[in-house]
Amino acid sequence: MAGERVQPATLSRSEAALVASEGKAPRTERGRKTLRAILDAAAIEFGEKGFHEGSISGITRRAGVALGSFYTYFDSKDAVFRALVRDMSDQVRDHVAPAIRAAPDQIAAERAGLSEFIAFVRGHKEIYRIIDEAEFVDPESFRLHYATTADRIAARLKAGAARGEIRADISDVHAWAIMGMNVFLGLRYGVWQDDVSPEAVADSIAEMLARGIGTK
Amino acid sequence: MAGERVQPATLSRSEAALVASEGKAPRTERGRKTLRAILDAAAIEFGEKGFHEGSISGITRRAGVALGSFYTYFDSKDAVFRALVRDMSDQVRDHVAPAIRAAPDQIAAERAGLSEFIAFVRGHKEIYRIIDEAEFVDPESFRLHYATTADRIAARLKAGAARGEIRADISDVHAWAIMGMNVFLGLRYGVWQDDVSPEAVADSIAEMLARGIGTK
Amino acid sequence: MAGERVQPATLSRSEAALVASEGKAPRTERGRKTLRAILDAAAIEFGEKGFHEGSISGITRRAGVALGSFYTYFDSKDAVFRALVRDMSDQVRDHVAPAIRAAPDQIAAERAGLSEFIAFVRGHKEIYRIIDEAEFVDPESFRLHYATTADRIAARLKAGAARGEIRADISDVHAWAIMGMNVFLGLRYGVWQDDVSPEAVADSIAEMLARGIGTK
Amino acid sequence: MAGERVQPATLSRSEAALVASEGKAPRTERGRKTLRAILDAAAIEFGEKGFHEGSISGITRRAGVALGSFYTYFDSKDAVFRALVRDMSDQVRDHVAPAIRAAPDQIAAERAGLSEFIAFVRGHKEIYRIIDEAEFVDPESFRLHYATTADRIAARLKAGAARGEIRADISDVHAWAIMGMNVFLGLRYGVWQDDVSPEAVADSIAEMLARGIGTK
DNA sequence: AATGAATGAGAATTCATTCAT
DNA sequence: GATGAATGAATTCTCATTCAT
Repeated sequence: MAGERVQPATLSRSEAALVASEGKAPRTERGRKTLRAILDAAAIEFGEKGFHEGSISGITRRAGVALGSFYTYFDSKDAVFRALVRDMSDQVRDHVAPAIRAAPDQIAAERAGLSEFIAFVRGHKEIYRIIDEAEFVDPESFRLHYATTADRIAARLKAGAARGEIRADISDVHAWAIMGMNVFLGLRYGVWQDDVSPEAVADSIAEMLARGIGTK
Repeated sequence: MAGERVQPATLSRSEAALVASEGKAPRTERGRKTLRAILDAAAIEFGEKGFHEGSISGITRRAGVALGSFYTYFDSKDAVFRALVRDMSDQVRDHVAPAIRAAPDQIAAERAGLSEFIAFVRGHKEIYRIIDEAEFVDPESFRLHYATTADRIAARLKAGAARGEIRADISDVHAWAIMGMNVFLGLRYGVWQDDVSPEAVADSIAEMLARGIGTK
Repeated sequence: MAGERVQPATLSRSEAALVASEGKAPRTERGRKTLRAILDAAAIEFGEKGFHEGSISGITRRAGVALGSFYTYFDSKDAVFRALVRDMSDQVRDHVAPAIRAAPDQIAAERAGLSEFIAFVRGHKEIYRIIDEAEFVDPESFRLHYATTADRIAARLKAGAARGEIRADISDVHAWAIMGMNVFLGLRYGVWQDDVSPEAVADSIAEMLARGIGTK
Repeated sequence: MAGERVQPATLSRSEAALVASEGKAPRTERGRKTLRAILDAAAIEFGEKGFHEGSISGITRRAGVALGSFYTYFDSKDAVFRALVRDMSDQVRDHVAPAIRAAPDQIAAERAGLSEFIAFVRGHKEIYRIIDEAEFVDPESFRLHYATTADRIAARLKAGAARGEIRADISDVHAWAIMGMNVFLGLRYGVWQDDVSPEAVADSIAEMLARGIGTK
């Protein structure tokens, strides 16, 4: 988990925006690289040690830059963390979205979403430490992440209902339930153990959902 | 959330055991009261501020005892936290168990369990901060709590299946899914907002489960 | 070193005096035993851990009495330590004196003194930790111990000179030199290693002294 | 004693090595100065108050730097102390060595060594507090200091014996004896009182040694 | 932009000593 | 006399942040 590259080596548009929102966009190519190095290092540091145990000096050491350079790009420890949470949140969404869109119907979409999610998590185990710790470090990000995710699911279900693939009486409650299932299944079968394949897990759940909220 | 009594005013047997496991059981009545005060104060302090922002001096101030008295009963900040996690975990279980046992069938049991859980959480909002933060402070407790809870659910489902109330093909995956649903529904409808009643939430889910894993 | 009884099980006259000088002589038999237990425990505790690392609670735990009981017999941590230093100092003197007195001449006396000293130290290794630490804890005791010891040696040498066994030009300088030799030889061949017997060490030194300050 | 300069104002090679061994060598000139100031201040603080009574804040106050700066250069209170013991130990050796080397024969060398030692000690009275307290704070340094010193003396005596200036039957025992004499004579005539000149003390001892272990 | 030294507020922890029972 | 809980001053160590070079 620790060693893996968490993000591409250059800043994408949305990442630049994200960083800019914390106030300090790099102007030169050299600066861009330093920022990238710091961001990657922060994901590793916080993923390994958590926010409170992780340190700025740990980040800069990993990034191979001087301590002071950190403050060229971020205003505070909280700021990198916030940027990271948003970044991770976006990554999950971006990674899972295509499979969901490609699914033939809504139940299949949920199966694909869960399966992809678990698979993604296996390659990014730090994601739980980072997003969950936001509950304590930056509750706003935490709420935003889950509220947004639940909304997305609710919207999907609604659309599925409109298409007649999902029972009409589903609601936000179901969206939150599905999100909760996914999160814990990701923790259990993605982060903690991989004794069951993502597909097998997703199949079980999809079957339950098909009967539970599907229209047959 | 902060002001509520989290535990009874005397140490029950299991609480005594719990504390003793951290090493320093009181030998006099006076000591018993002080320990109780510290434990209650710790639940409030950590519930309000979280583990890292909470302080020993905050705990002893709330408990109305001297700073040093804390160390008469606990070896460290981590130690109270561990004791607290275990305590909260036990409380949830103890609170929810009777309703589950009293239910006529397995689906009704899950409904009752969720409903009670949300209701309990509304009166103990600090429970999320404490148990979830264990992921970072004392991962072992965290794992233990969720692994134990999932096992308990799995055992219930298995028993239900044996009685023919639950489909035979359910597995641990379903137990983790149900736990995840419950946790997030508790967060959304217990801690964050109470725009929907626990019963209504539980009804929706129970219906889905009845179709999804029930035998009709 | 730790387990050995450092003093007899009852208080001798001088010990009683010594303790009384710290202010709190026991009145009952029960009290006498408790005091004895505390004194023994203190020698072990300080011998093992040193003054600063040693603790009152460590002493009372070893003595098998309650923490508070310590203050029934001593006014402070310093007070036991002072009592102990004086006690150890007296013990060395009392142990070594007979052999010195019994020696046929002054050089033989020095040999006997050194030999006995090393032997004694082997059975009471804590003596160095306690007496030497007095330099930092209670400098007065430390000075007193060494000044007294040096004086005693000087007096012996003078008497020897008067009897014609020792050169007439010896002085305090020689007394301090002899004491220094003895102390370091005790440390090296008594406490640290016992690869050479006390007698062999004493023989070497006696020979040197015979030529160096003896009259042949 | 407290105010005297204990070490030169810049870091010598060996000092740099010594400090580096504790892990944090300065990289800039400014850093070098700060480290020097801390080291000097520590010698004064510990010399005056001893290790346990001395405090980090006392050191940084004397050094005129912020409390935290201490930790830029040392990992702990123990670490400075260790560095200091090693430093003092080296200083004594370096100070005394030239006089020993310049002496015409081995007995003269011992006289010169003792004389210089006492003189040095008069100007660095803190040396005893620091080296002796190592027995309790960092026994390894303590052992090392004395074992090394004794070895050095033994080697000198052996060389003297090879040249026929010293009797052939001298051994480690004599080396330890001589070291012990020197240490206590330094304490008595260097630190405690200066009623006898270093030369006079050294003359007395040299005469004793000439007869005792010399070949005439 | 980069560097790394300096800063100091903040918190956990220890333990001698007191005292009510 | 004995007990052990309570007290709180004192200290070490951490680390985010600032700033001079």
